[in-house]
Amino acid sequence: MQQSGFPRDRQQHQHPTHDYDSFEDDLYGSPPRLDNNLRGPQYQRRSHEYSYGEDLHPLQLEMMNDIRREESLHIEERVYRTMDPAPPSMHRQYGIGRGPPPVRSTSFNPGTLPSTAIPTPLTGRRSRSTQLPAVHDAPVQTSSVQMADIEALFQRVSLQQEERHREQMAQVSRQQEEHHREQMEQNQALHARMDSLERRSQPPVSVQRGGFSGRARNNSPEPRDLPVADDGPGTAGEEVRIVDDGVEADDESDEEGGEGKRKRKKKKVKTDEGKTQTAIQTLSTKLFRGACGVKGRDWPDPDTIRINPSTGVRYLSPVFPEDVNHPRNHAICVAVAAIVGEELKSKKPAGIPQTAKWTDDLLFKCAQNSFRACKESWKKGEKEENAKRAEINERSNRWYRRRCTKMLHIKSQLDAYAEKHGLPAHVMQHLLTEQLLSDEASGPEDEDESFDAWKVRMATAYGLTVLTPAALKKEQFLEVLKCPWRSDELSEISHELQALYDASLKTTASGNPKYKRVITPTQRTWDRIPYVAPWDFGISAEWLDAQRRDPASAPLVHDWGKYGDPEGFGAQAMSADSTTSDTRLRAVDPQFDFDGLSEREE
DNA sequence: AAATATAACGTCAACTGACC
DNA sequence: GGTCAGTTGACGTTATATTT
Repeated sequence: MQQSGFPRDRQQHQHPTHDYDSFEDDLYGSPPRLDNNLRGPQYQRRSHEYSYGEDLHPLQLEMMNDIRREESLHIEERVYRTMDPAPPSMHRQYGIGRGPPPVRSTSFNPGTLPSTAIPTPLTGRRSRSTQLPAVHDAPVQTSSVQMADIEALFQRVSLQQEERHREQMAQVSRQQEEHHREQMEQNQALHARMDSLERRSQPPVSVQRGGFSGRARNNSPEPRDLPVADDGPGTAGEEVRIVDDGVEADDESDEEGGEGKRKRKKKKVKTDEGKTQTAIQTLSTKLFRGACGVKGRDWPDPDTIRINPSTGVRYLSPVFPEDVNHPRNHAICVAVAAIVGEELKSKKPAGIPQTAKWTDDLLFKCAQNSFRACKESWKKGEKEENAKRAEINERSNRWYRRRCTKMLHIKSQLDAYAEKHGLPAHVMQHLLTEQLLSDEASGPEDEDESFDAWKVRMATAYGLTVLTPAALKKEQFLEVLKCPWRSDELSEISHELQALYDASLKTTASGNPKYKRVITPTQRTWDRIPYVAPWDFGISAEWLDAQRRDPASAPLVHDWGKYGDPEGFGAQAMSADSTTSDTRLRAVDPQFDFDGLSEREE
């Protein structure tokens, strides 16, 4: 697969050889990079199409230069040229410098020329006047240059066609996308059903009671720390996974001989080489942003000319609506690769050993990855919808991280809790996971309440009496969200463990915890359904009943309430017979019988 | 011409590490 | 310790190239 760990390694050495001079194509208004949707023969682009060389007509070159001067784009080109320390091999590889003859896909063909050389707008075709540079409107030259003009006209016609096609295809693509999304939503339930059937066709799973597994996707950050049976089969070894232990193993035996599309999820130990590559990637993105003069998501319009005040050099401006192979983006990647190369040569930044080796190809790929990473950040700032999605994603991530940290804290108090309540310590080890902890919000998380108002509310709930802004400035709160699925008993345990941890902190030099945890009187609830089913005693019976009646939730709680209780808790509270219960957490099984659901209502 | 393989992306979410 | 931006792996999609 991707041996080097770089997602794009399979792209091999087939970079389109846009070069710095490809900016001339921008000048011509050429759509230098074609969408995937535009890969018909008429749009086929050859590696040399967007570079021009010595065999262009001198007047064409002259015109290009004139335009370049007029458009001030020479500044940009100068930036790229001055940034180009690429060795000859890089030039060959990436097409920097003079390339093969400039043959466009829409290459000059007298047979297809319009009957007139006068550049009139074509019927039914959108004018590109705002995008086409003046060269297209240049007056008819003498006969010695008419061919160049004709070619320019032809290019213009071709480009109009290309643009029109692109727009049409983009529209079709958008419609298809929407349709696809709708279908996906409609079919989600069906997919779950099919998954269920597929899984059921597998041999019976010999999961020990309490086998810990997740849903189709491994969502646990700590696969190795998951509770495992002391003597259970299939739990030892390097590749401990939580994904449907038994089921997945069977899947693999069936599938790995085939196309092997579902790869076994291994915890990979990074080699030194891998670490170096990661460090170079990090450096690349840092320098990419540096060369662009952008931090965060505030990517400016690519047409805005920005100059680095300290160096006087124009900042690079990627064209994010286009992809990485757009000539300008390509040139930026080449330039950034060169900058990274220089940086690596002049001084080895942290994390990159003196003996580190790299290739121009690697640096280029890193620069491409950096482009994509930056494009992601651009996207987040670009559209409200994207920003919203990103915000939700970030919040989920933040909460997930908090739960992980909380779990880490709680773990240190399990023995103390067991001792305090006379419970078996080994049961405590398998009582909770990150999934079974409540989420904690560090702000209002919705638009109806300001952060300050939220803070006052938290302070009040916490019992603080001085609520002035000055007094609250230093305070930080976490609003503990209610888990509707959790029983009071399990919530109590979780809260007590947290309290034990907080108490333990007060005895150390690190002092009080940063946050004050608040459970408000009108406790906010959060409807995340854990991937892991708690023991029965930890489930809110009313909630579970309600979920089972909800087709959307029913698959997620399919196995909830089926595992009984561990020793010392719930129904087993008075029993000392640990053999009747398992000490491991049970997994949620996404299996769901749609046919049976309606009849089987409980 | 149909089937298959491959390139070149894109998306998602778990995870990492730098910075505050 | 907490947050945020970035990385990474898995997987999906589409068009093109090659094989049958």
